[in-house]
Amino acid sequence: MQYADVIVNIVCEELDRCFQYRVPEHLEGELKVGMGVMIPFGKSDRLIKGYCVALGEECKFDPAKTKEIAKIVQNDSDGDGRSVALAAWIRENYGSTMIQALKTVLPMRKSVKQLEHQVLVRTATKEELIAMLGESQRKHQVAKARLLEALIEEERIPKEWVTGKLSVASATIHSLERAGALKIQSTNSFRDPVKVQAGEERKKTLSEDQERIVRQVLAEYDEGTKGTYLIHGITGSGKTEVYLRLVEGMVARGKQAIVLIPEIALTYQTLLRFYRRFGNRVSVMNSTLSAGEKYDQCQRAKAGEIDVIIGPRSALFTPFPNLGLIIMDEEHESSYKSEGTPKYHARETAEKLAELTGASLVLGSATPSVEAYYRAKEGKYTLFELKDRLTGGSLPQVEVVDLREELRAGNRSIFSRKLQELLADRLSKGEQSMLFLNRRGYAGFVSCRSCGLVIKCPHCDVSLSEHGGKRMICHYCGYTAPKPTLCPSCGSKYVLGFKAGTEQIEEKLKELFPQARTLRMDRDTTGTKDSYEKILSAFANQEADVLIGTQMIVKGHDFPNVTLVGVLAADLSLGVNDYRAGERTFQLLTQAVGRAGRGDKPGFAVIQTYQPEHYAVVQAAAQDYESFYQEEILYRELGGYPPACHLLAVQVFSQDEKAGERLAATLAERVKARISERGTTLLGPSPATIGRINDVYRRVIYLKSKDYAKLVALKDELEQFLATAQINRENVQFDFDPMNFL
DNA sequence: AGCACGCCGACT
DNA sequence: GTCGGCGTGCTC
Repeated sequence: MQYADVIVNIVCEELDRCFQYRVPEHLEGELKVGMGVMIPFGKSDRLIKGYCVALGEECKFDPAKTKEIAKIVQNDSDGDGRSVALAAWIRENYGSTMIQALKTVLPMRKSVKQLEHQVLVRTATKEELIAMLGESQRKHQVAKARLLEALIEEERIPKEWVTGKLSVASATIHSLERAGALKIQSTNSFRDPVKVQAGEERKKTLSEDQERIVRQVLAEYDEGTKGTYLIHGITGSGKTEVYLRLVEGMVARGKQAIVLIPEIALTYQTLLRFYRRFGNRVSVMNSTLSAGEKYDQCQRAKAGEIDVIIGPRSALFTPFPNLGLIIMDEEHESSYKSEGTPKYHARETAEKLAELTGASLVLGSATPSVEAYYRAKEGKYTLFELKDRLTGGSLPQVEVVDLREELRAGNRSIFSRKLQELLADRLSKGEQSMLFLNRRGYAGFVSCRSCGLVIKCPHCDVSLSEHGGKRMICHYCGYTAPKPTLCPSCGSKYVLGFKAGTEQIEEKLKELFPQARTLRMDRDTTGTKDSYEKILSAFANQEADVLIGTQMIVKGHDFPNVTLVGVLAADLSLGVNDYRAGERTFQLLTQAVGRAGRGDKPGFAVIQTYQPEHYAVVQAAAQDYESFYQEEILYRELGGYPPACHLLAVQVFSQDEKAGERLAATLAERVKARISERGTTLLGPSPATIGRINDVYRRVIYLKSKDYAKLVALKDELEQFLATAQINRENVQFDFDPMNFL
């Protein structure tokens, strides 16, 4: 007897799990994982739709109570079939359960939050309600009366409050809805998050290069030879205009387009341009949108009310009926890789989706990821170059300063002499500067200056950071504690927090230039969502002379009056033990340098470093992507790193340190037996870089192979082992080609 | 979410 | 008694 795990297609949190059904004999062999099925559900056995998520011989439920699958749903009228197929692919290639994969792909599941956003709105007049209230009181309908009283008082009541505090059942609400007293309103009024600005976006004439890209992509689409394209275009080379034209072309062909962008806040201007061009046919998938609103966007897409969706990686799963084009802007951004489970990469998933739907895929970046460029070199992607800066302004002049040289010359300041000189010059001219510190992670840790004790989080293997002077906070688990006045180890009173990098720079800058007006932007100063925008717009309005910040300041906004960019310590992102360090540094430096000279005045950039000879620094200074790539790919090939080779990180989580160690060792043992084939190697198990977060111990095993399929096979092997050994899947996660060493 | 079941006050 | 609304809990 065969049994099937079925996930029920109902929008409700409590039903978001598997139900086991018997597979009737005539369907055995025909029913496959991922297929839609009709099943009798609940006491009334009403037929509802579900998806087969797993098949097996074992009955995990009371066999007497299990029901039989009614039939397989063949016709894909609601278009979910494609999403389920994509989920199956994600499950297979990134390692997760089918439920997790379906959850990421099907946006139908409204979360608990949705309930908060459901509001009961009065539809009858007060007089009518009072009449109904009298009627209810006469009939002793207490629940109805309670609700009516509330409704007379208040025009709009959150549904949660009614079902909770007033303890009114949903049946009662519905009966009043039928009686015409109220209506249930979800906050799905399709309100667009960005107001459409008056005035049309003026079409710009395309350069020859831009024109060629648009023509070729559309022509190949019409011929049916849809491919993947990579546009390597320097900042200001007009990639967005190309995207707009491509989308226009697709819309004219009756197709829809998905535009992926890394983070909505950073590309507000891009967003605006799409709004102006496509009006209400475009929609935004914002991270601030509630689950319910996201669901509504999907319904609009399914209904054909919109042609274009813009959003982060999850926008990929918008169920358009006729997808023709996927665009991925800033393709190299690490936010395209999912941090949750499954850890899918939007680029690869977009490729699969394009294949499933027959859409074209266009990637764009000023500093393409090594992976994408590699594929272009292999001929798998068509490469386009946009080398001219159309927005005016020239590329800034770059000078690399050797900090060792500075030290030898007796300059112990964090600002090199060149940078000091240029800062003074800009201040005197009233031009703006940006100082960029690419520090990673832990600034502001608290330590004892007397005995050297560093105060650590009791739940994680990281040090606590000073927060607001009096308290300490753990950035990983959120634990907070008051900052001790005496050292818990030696009793000394010299317990101090190390100043956050940017804060320190601001102080030193004030010492050097007391008259300079500064703005600081890092994790501490951007607590709330709009404080980020506030700081940027204050700087744009020239309310400050110098903006000091971390990664965040190098992306997005154009500041025409900025003529100087200083990178204070380029090495800080190089020293990290991570195969992507070089790539990340090159990208950051290129972006930082690109901030200078966006207006008519020429720009200047100073890169301070202890490793002026490092190729990432040299090539970023020269603004030479191709040369950087050549060196980087050589290093990746030698080291056996992606894209020349593939990596699979198997993470093991456990509350109990010893149990985690044992499980990791067992898994490694399991794999060892199977990696005799040449070209697959195993590293570890070893503790993860941060060995414990929130009292959960983490260990990691690395598997390395030139052949991605071999890693997938090993993952399958491990998944199977976990299933047969009855080990909770939540404790093991797979990460293919991880973005960071874990 | 939807549906049935059991509870409780009112009406024939 | 039984009718009907109300609240609770389960759904393979």
